[in-house]
Formats: sequence, C-alpha cells, structure tokens
Amino acid sequence: MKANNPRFRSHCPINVTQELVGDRWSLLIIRDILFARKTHYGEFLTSAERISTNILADRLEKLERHGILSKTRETENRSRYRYVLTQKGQDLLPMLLEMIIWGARHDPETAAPAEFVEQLTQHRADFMRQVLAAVE
Amino acid sequence: MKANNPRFRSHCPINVTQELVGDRWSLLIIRDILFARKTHYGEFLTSAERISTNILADRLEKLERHGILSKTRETENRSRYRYVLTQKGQDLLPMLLEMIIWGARHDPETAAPAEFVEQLTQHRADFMRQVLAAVE
DNA sequence: TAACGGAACTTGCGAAATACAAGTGGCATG
DNA sequence: CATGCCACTTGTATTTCGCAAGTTCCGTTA
Repeated sequence: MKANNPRFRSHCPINVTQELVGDRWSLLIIRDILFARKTHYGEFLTSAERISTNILADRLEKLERHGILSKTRETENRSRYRYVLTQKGQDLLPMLLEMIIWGARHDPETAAPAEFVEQLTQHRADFMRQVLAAVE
Repeated sequence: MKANNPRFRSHCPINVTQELVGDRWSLLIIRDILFARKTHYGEFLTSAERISTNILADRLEKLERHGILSKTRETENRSRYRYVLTQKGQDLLPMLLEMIIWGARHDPETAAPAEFVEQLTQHRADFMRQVLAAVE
C-alpha cells in the first residue's frame, strides 16, 4: 500500500534525503558497503554499532525497495545473497564524505585517521573514484 | 548524567554525525536557520513538516547541549529567545548541500528549483558564503 | 496593578519504532 | 540424511514519537 506510494512529509530535498536514509542504521549499512566492502547479511551484523537482525532485515528491504541497493543470489553458493549499491546508492558518497569530515573535526575521540580525512579532502575526486571502483 | 558524557555506539565519524544530527528533526531545524533564516521557537513550529512542540523543545536543548546552536535572550523583547548556529553548526552546511543535491536528483517531485540546485553545484563556494553571511 | 496576550515551553497518554532473545527455513557438504 | 551455515522471522519488553492540552514567563494595555 505505501510500498509503491511513499508519502513524504514534504518534498524539500533535505527532508526527502532524511526520510529515505536518515534513520539510525541505513547510512551505516551503506558505509559498510562502500568503505569496508561488505556485501553479505552476516557481515553487516558484525559492525561495531551492533545492529539487531530484525532491524537489519527491515532496512535492507527498505533500501532495496527505494532503489538504493539491489540484492542478488550468488552463483557459487545459492543460499547466499549479495547486496550491492545502485547508482542512486553510490550517489550518496559525497554526503558520506561530508559526514566523515564533520564527524572527524568535531569528535575529539574520532576513529578517523588524520591522513584518511586529509586524503578525501585534498583529493576528493580521486578518492571517490577509488572507493567506487572497489565496490564494482 | 549522560549530558556531559555522551557515549557513542562507535567513534566512526559517520556514526557520530548520525547520532548527533541524524534524528528525524535536527537537520530540518538547521535547514530552517540556514535557508529560511528562522531564529525563533514559534517559527520552527510553522515549517511544512509540522514538528510537534515537545520534540522541538527537546531537539533545541540537545543541539544547544552539543554546541551546534546557541540560545540567547533578545534584548528588545526579553520574553523571546534567539537561536543561532555556532561554528560547529555552520560546518554542517556542506553536508546539507549534498543532501539537497541527492534529494533533488532522486525525487521526481522535488520542491527544489533547478536553478537553485545549479547555483549550489556550479558556484558552491560563493553560494556557501552567501548563505552564511545571511545568518550572521 | 490587574487583566490580557503571546512566546516558549511542559505534561500526559496512546501509537509506533527499537532492542534483545529465540526460533525457522533454504541450501550445501560429508 | 544429518549437520551447519546463512538469511531471515517472531515475540516481547523498552524506548521514542506524535498529538492535545496545560503552564510559565514576560511585556503591554487599561
């Protein structure tokens, strides 16, 4: 019912982005795909923030339904699924980079290595190409 | 108790940013300050997404506690408060711009005028200066 | 100085989202 | 055909959220 007809609080682009990926978990899943090259359900469960399994299932379904990622069976092991970002999902990378920059700057205990942040601020285009090349 | 000692799920910068401003409302408040030049409690209540008053009070307190905005009494009318962004809050602008770009690109019903999006993509530095100059 | 009004919250309660623990079903391997 | 791994699903307690109504502080008007 609401699957094919999502109603947004407003069509302000900030609000739409917030509603689609602004929950507590979606961006962490996308982060794992982009920066940790995770592709399987079980891998997402092992991240430091400890997502619970029912929430993970729900978010993966939601992200797939919104065209942000796609799910395919593996050919080698047909009991396994592979989650990969669509173009729409990859387009979130610039926003994630800004989140990294802000979080690293304002969290005194940040886990982001300074050279990593420097790399993505000084050579952003190259950095993005590298990240996206790695998830193909 | 938790006021002075926030414990994050992790110190991944993406996660920290998500935990500080990734709830359903905080970024809309910051958007209103930056792009609609709102500064008063009552103005935030009138935005299209209809935040409820107890949630607004909670978010303003939280954003102030985390140093993202500051609250001052007005000198003219001392029953009124003024909410303004700190440097830390202003530093969220680049992320908001990426949210605008993504939301505008992927929402077919986006409310963002094409020329507005073009302006902030083609002349980002100037655009940011203008926005920040207006909230001083 | 007492009444009024507006701005900024606070309180109460039902509804929804989330966390945690346990259980289920499909597929490959021995 | 038993075992195990992987990807979920189910149940339930806790937390957060949304909506409506009430309260407090302060300046204004009479």
